[in-house]
Amino acid sequence: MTKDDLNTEQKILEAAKSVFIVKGLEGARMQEIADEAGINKALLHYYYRTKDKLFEAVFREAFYKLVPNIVELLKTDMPLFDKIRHFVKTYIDIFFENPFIPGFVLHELSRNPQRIVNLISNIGIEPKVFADQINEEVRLGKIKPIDPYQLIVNMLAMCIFPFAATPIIKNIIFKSDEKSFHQFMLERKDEVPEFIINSIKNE
Amino acid sequence: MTKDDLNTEQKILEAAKSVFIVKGLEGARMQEIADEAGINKALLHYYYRTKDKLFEAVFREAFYKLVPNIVELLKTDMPLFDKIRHFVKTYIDIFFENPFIPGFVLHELSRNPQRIVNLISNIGIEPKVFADQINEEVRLGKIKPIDPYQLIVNMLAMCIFPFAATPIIKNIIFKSDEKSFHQFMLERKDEVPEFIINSIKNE
DNA sequence: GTCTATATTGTGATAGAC
DNA sequence: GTCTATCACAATATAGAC
Repeated sequence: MTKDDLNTEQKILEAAKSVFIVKGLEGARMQEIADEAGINKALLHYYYRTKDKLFEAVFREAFYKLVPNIVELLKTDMPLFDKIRHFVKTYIDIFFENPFIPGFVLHELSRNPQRIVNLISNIGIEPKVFADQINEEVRLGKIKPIDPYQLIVNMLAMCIFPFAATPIIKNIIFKSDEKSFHQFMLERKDEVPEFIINSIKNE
Repeated sequence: MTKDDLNTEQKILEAAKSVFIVKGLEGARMQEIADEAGINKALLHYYYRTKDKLFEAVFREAFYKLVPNIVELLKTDMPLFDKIRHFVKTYIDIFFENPFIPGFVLHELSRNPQRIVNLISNIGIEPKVFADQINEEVRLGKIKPIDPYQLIVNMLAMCIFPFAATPIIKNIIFKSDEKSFHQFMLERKDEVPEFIINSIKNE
């Protein structure tokens, strides 16, 4: 299904995604979105009255990609180590498909933290179930003592950060060599879970 | 030394920092910077001809805070584990002082990756010395086998990410409770180094 | 060096024909 | 629904007096 098969409203949303996610709310231009969608500015306002409304639609989708869905995985009854491996791999795969999402969402959230509250009230993000599982494993002596939220944040950090910091890593470490950078990022799907598990497992 | 003791050029730069770092290049307004500096717009252009020039001055300082200096520490001959502890604590302390720096630099770099090249050509950032030290420790069997660059990126991720993602962490995990969030971030100065060392040390 | 006033351009949004 | 033309205002930048 190519872009021409979409109806106008969908075409606009797709164009808006591609522009907003790279340039941000304030960096994006309605003209550029119109060009990208192959229509004119007036039509943008016909479907989405204002720039802000169009942005909201884009942001919501991006945020859902970054945070929930994947969070569901943390509630299953999979064994802890398997869950960590699965979570990290799935998450990193999402960013391979959408490499600009992390930087986009982080930036727009820090520009307008209130948006988070609005988004989260609809959806129930609840890391407590996963935290409980970690605490239980600690209690049973299966893993080393650790604050579950420290572990969760570390996990998120190692998944998300490299995509938000892509230019700096690519340039400084890999001297702009696209191929070895890509290889490096691929390897993280295995390296990161092992790094985490090594840190918490008891001998 | 209060703000009034600074000369005009310094006052402008301080004002520009405080505005650009929170709002970004495209979100910042020259009027707001002028107000913050206690002068008018015309004077901004007298000292720094354009918004872009003023931004460059701010960005350079912020980037230097995020990346070098601290990198020097990685070249000393301190033992590896001490070095990791020292690096993480110092780095996190910098962000406690400048919590908006991570998000600002990451965003502006991804908006304009070329800037990195310009900045780095002046300064020599060389992670290889630290990578060599890690490789040597692996060879001696003192730590588990690991790609040094994976380790470095993990370390940076765990230091930088929580500051770039502050609103999301604060809201979702700590339900906007400022105090327990702050405590959590403080604890990372000890938790993160131990997390890393636990992962790589050989029994 | 510093100000007020103004020029100039960019950009979101609307009117109105088809 | 879609277009062209245009409005209205915001924002960077400059001119020129003091």
